[in-house]
Amino acid sequence: MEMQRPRGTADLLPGQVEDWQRLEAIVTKILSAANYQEIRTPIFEHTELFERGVGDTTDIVSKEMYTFEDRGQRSVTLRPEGTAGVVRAYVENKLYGTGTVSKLFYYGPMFRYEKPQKGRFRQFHQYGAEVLGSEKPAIDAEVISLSLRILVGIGLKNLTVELNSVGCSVCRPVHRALMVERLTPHKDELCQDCQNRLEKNPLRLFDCKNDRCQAILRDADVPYIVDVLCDDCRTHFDAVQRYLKVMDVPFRLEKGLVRGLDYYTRTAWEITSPGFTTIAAGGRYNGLVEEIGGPPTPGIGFAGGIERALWVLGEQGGTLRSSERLDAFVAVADEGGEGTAMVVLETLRGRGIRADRDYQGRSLKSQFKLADRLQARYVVVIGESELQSGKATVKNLDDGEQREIPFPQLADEIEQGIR
RNA sequence: GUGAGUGUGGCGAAGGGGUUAACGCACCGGAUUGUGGUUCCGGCAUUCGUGGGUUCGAUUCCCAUCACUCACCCCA
Repeated sequence: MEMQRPRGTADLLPGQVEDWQRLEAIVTKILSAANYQEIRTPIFEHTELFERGVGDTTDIVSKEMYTFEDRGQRSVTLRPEGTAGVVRAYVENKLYGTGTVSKLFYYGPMFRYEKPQKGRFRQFHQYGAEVLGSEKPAIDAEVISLSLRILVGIGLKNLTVELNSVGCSVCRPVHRALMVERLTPHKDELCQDCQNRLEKNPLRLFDCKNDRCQAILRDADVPYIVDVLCDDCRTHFDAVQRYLKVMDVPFRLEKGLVRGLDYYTRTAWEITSPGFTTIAAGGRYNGLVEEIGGPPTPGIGFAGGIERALWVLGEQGGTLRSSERLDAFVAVADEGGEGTAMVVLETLRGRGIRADRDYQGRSLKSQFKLADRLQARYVVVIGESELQSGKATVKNLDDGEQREIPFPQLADEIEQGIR
């Protein structure tokens, strides 16, 4: 039987890889300009890190983790997201000891045991940024701005930043209790999913697409959390919005927005484009560092899906690829030209000129066809007669002009021609 | 995890229980002597995801399995 790749994984073929490289270059450039530095953490971590960090009631931890026992009977897990690992590294390496704000970014594969569909894989890739050590609303605004700037930089259109605040350890429990109190009497009327949500994460009720559930929510007069924030959260959130406006970062208040991970506090946002799922998302996580064993340290970050960004880009007709032409194609006219052709190739390549030849024994005519397909600028023909005259036959495929150039000047001429 | 659909050459796609599995694109070769496009000619699936079953006979029917797609859950 033919070998197949594991479900939900993908091969990145030549051509696609170029998009990825360019995307990563854009991310690096934008984040570097804001003084963020790259960090690389392991692709797998102790299972406990995610159970504690991401939260064991979340779907990610409860049913989507790639967890294994290694040969030392330790339970390890392929990381399902990037934040937990970065925060762990921050704590373990005592980066908080620098006394400054840590601004970090990363790329890499993430793993979630899910049923694959469009824009959803078991191994997928994210870029992301994390800022540890500041709870200033201004940093929220900076991070949100950057998360959008990257997508714009990649070339995506019709982007929307959906913004919300999900409160903190002070106001969220109060709101949660209120929801449970008002909705429990109507529990039986809710859809099965919402009944579960009521127990696990009542905030999610706002996400339900079921009209009946939404009606019940209205009738029960259940407030959105953003409308009942404690004073500190209110003040913080107002400031974030104020800065965003000043910075001219467009956003839309989305009171029903909830993020899936337990660690989010206060600011939460998602970036979407009509007709697609979320492309990037982020939020503040003020309790996470402490949860993982570090000193109380506020944090905020976001992650973007590389496959998703590239998918949307492709659907919108964009690409990061530029047509890569071949500078010179060396055509071998006969056996006698073989050796010299190799010498010429070495010379051209040594100068950084992109050059190639045929290795399948094609006829000269076919070699020209191949050169045409590779969009070569020049074809250098080498055979017995060229060796006799000491001049290579060089044809410019763009204008069809053909000349004889002495071998010693060949590389110079081509170098000039491709500029 | 739940529900539904799909699976034919590199790609797109027709077909249908029975001697040689359409077609298009791509690809390869040729159209007299060492040259690209177009056109023309020729070539290119012992085989219809995989395994099993029904049958005289299956790629066409059934079952299983794998993969993909869509919706839900959830999410980047």
